[in-house]
Order: sequence, then structure tokens, then C-alpha cells
Amino acid sequence: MFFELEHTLKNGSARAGTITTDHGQIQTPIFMPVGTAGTVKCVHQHELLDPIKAQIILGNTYHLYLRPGISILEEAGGLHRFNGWSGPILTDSGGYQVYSLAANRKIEEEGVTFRSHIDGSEHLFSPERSLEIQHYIGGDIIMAFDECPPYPSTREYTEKSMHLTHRWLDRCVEYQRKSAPKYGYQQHLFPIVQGGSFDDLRRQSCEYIAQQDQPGNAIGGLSVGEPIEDMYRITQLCCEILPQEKPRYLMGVGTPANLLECIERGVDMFDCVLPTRNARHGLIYTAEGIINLRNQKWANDHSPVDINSTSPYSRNHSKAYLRHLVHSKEALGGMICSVHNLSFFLWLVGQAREHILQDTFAAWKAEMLPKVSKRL
RNA sequence: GGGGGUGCGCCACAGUUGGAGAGGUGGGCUGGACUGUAAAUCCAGUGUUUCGGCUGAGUAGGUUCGAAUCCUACCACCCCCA
Repeated sequence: MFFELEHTLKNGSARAGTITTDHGQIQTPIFMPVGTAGTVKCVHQHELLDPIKAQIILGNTYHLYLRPGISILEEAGGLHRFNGWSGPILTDSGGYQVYSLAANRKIEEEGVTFRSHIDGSEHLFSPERSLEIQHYIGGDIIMAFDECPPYPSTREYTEKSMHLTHRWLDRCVEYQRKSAPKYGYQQHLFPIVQGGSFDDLRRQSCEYIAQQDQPGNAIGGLSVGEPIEDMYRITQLCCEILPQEKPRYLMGVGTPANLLECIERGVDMFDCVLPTRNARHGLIYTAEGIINLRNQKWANDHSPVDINSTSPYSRNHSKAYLRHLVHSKEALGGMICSVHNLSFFLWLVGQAREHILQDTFAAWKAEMLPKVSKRL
């Protein structure tokens, strides 16, 4: 069985479960570190295992396709062998780049023509091509090729885009049905719900996605600038429609507070660049609040970065030292902060899971929420 | 000891051939932003103010309607000669 739903909160929607892939199990709710170009930036694979305790990481089709290119990944025997991470991998389809590289692309029925940000060369991603590349990369979970409309978008555009994503999904499902596993292990396709901030479009999209009966489902098109209440409302709405017995993946979310709110609404999987990007910019998350290490107030603070961190670097080094590293733009600063933030995110979802299993989630969340959002 | 050169804002550099500029670029510093990674990136502020202004080009004088610019002295630093 791909997904085992172990427990759903009494008087709630939060769930704990286990996803089983050919590269290992994932205990949900889970946060998935983003490893765009074959590495979680600033973090070694060894540190992903310990102290971070990552259970699955992301790779990105757009970036890996452009560099190193699929032939090299095929030679290596897939991304797992190439980068030495033997746990589960999820690959994004390139759909997000359809959104983020807006200036350099053209969206048509067949697919998306875009220019490489590296050398300007022109390429076409279609649903079939995206899946083919993802098969070569070798992710355990692969994503349907979608369009992620910007915020704000008109209802008209969002609806058109949603239907295009649905038609592309049909092609993805068909391509997936016909293809054999490239490296001998299973690759599970997740469709993506779109529909912007429009409740009725979201309902329609959820129903369309659900009837495709794929192993898991993703909620896309959020955390693109919409008001936070929209994000929570749409997430809740989608979770109410998407099947209980399959994992729900909220793409691109989010802050620690976002994770708590969306776990409460029934999301099982998250990914976000925030912990790693902000780490490289000197911002770290702790159970007591958010620390901007660049702020002068930490210059003389010789106490541990975070005495309760699951990262030994954060327990053993001082805020003053870490601030110095960040300030001096020493690579080690970004590395320690990245390990710190991911350790915290994985700790947070691990705690959430424990409290769901014990039916103490609501009280724990109420206690954590104000703390994790606070600026120290 | 003699000769030459250069001095402005936290720093460096550039620029100013008598018509001001609280100016340029870079750095530093102080904040802010960052949500399926074109991001170890980007943005803003960085004399003072009661928001009208005020003070300001090493220091002190001078020439001039007007000086960062020309002159004199001094100070500091750099170079060359002894």
C-alpha cells in the first residue's frame, strides 16, 4: 500500500500516516527540503540524514534538465545515485517555472516554450516531455505538468488555465499509464489542483483531480502572494474534497505557522524554499521565535544559537559566532543556518505527528503558533 | 634639510578646467523583504533638523558678486632628492 492513514484527529482533520516508496517510508505530516539542482543548497546529504532527519527531498525537472542534463542523470542511474541520497525523492514538473520564468516563456496547448536562464536556448516542455524527463531523473513521486497562474489573476484567466492544467493532466496520466519504470522502481504520479482563490474553481478542480485516482494529490497555485486567509480557506476547501485515503501535498508552503495551520486542515506533505533560502540570508526559526542573525542585537550574545535544536551546530555555537559568520558571508554561516532551519522544520512536523497520534494536536498547536511566529 | 603632490561625509575610488552637492560608484554599517529556488539574493536608509531649513570639501585667513576649485600660512599624509 502506498499510503496508510494511521490516525485522523478526533474532532479535527489533521492526520498522521505513512507513505511507502521503493526508497523508503515517509511518516506524515512531513516537510520535504527543496533540492532544486540536485542538492539541498548548503546542506550535505549526510546532514539530511542526521541531524535533519529528512525523509524525502525534492528535485527540480527544469533545473536538472538544463544542467547537468538528462543524459548524464541516465548515465549515473538516476538522481539517487548521482547525488548519493538514497531516500525518497519527489520531482517538481517544471510547472512552477512556467510561472516564475514568465518573461521568458510562451504557454500553448501543446506545452510551454521557454528560454533557458543559463544560455538562452529555447526548449519545449509538454506534459509528456516533463514526465519523460522526470522518469529519467528518477523521482519516487513525480508531479503532473501544470500551469501555476500568478496572483492576482482574473477569474477568466484562472479558469482557462485550470482547464489547460486538467487537459495536461489527462495527457500525463495517459503517458504515465503507457510507460515502464526506467530504473526498476515505482514512480508515483501526483496531479495538481489549481483554480486560484476562486472557491468554485477549486471545487471543480479537486473533483477533476480526484477522479483521476492517482496515488496522491497536490494543491498548487497557493503561496503566490494571495492573502493568508485565502491560502487557509482554499487549503481547507481542497482537503475537504480530496480523498481521505490518499496523501495531500500542499506545494510551496510555508512558514512554521503555515505548516501548523495547514496540518490542522488535513495536509500531509509540504515543501518550501523558505527554511533554506532564509537560512542563507541569516534568518533562523526556533520554537521560541524567529531570529534575524544579521541584527546587531545578537553581536554580543554568546549563548547557544538554540539550546533545544536537534542540530548540534546550533546547540554548540553561539549566536554571536553565527552572526559573525553570516555577517562575514562565510559559507559556513549559510550551512549552519540551513541545517538549523531544516532540523527545526522536521522537528516541528515530527511533533505535530506525535500530537496527532495522541489526539493532543489542538492544544499543542495553540501553544506553538504564537511562539513560532514571534520575531525575537 | 630641499622639492613636488594630495586633502569632503564611516571607508575607498571617481569627479568637480570660479557659478554649491548634503552629490556618483563600490564597500562598510543599520534595517527590511524572501513561501512547488534564474535568490549565499534583492530593496531601503546611512551630517543635522522643530522637515521651513541649517551646517558642510584638512585648519585659519584672503581674493571674488560668488571658492571644493584661485592665493597665503599652518597641519596631516604620500612621492622624489639629500
